[in-house]
Amino acid sequence: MEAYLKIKMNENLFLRNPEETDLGKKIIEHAIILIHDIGFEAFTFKKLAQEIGTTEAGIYRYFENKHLLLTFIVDWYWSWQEYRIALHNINIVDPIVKLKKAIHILSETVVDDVSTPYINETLLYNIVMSEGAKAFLTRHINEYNKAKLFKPYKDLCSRIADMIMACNPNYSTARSLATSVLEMSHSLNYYKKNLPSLTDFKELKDDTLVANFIEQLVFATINRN
Amino acid sequence: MEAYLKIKMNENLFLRNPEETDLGKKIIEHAIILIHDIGFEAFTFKKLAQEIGTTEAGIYRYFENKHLLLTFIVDWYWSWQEYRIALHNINIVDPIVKLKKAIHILSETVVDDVSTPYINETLLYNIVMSEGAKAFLTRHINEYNKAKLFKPYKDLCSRIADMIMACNPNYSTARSLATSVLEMSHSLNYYKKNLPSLTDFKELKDDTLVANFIEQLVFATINRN
DNA sequence: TTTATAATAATAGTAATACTATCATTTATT
DNA sequence: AATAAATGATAGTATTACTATTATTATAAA
Repeated sequence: MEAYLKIKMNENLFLRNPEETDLGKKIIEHAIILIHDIGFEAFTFKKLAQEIGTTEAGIYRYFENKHLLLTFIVDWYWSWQEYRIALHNINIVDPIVKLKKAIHILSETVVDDVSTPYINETLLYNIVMSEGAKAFLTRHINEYNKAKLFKPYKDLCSRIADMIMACNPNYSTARSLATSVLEMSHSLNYYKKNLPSLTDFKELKDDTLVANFIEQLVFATINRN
Repeated sequence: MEAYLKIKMNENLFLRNPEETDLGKKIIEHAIILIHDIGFEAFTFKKLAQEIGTTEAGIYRYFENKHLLLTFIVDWYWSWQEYRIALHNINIVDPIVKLKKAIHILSETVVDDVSTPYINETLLYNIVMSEGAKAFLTRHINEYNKAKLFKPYKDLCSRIADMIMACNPNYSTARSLATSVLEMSHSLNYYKKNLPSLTDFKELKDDTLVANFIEQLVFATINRN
């Protein structure tokens, strides 16, 4: 059996849905590779067009600008993480086990998901770690928020908050804690890699260090109340 | 008595020290105002030059590019926060009170510091909240790190980590927790303002909500071990 | 007080970026 | 076979992120 994962994306992200044409899929695939390789600032539609043998104007037919393309792939990433968490929690009853699993999924390096042919999740994970915040830190935040462009992140935050509440219904700031988990899971990995003195983690290859730190922090916090 | 605060800045940040000339001070003063008004992406040296009645080339004599100017003011901000924390902790002995005070200083809205004539701390606080991460999320992170451009942030992180250790010498991941405190203090305030559903804080004006959340999280975490 | 020197102003120029517009051609659909 | 939709090719524009040059003014040393 071969099964493919298709995530429905918000229509406000694009002018033409990239997941419905060959060119569109190529745009997503190579945008991820190129942003990963040269960084979001240096990334331009012209360079991307050259990579995939089309023209700048061709890409502009799909995306209004490069920031919305970044938002598209970041949104995709958060939706995919929510899906993964749901998948891994099937048949698990204990809310503590569920929450721990979610924390580990969010904080540990991902491997490529074969059910998504034109998306390399390992590269995408690295992009979100080092550029993901830029999707939120925009002057257009209100406009984007009205257009529901942050829904995947908010949905994931809600899901984590629900898990927290399931562990302790009396804990009153579950959303803030959920948001903190999401932020820490990437920023601590980014610092571990780039500015390790901001963390306590010397074993670069040990993937569980950040996850264990967050796990311990979360359970200490919610069991206090 | 009139006393002025002067923070010594890393020489790798600039070509000519802006704090030593009138034009330089104007550059800093109006860069903060302009970045606050239009955002870092829309901010250009040309616009800044127009604001202060000089030319683009004039500003390039002080700063190599706008990213280094941002790094300058962000570095200044973190140095200033470290100074404030030190100041407010004078004569306090209890490490718990010290740490709590630091958390509140970091998480609550700042008021303008009159001992720094050409820097508006309130605007600067807002810039660091909404653009500060961009100083760290750069392709040049290794190069910048070697040039010690992240020293103010790292120093502050160390100081908070020391405070955590003073509260509980057995807690093993004080640096990661300190970094998390710094990140949360801004990101939660940013979300509280812009995407409040990612937090639990509805009272926009209540400044202690984020601080109390972090305080509770930190002490629960370090008292667990 | 002249002289050197350092800082600034004025102007010009360039390659790259972030788009928009037009029209011809290919591919898919009815 | 006709029609529409998607793509390719090309051109053009305003702005950005710089660099370079030369003239002018302010400051400080001789």
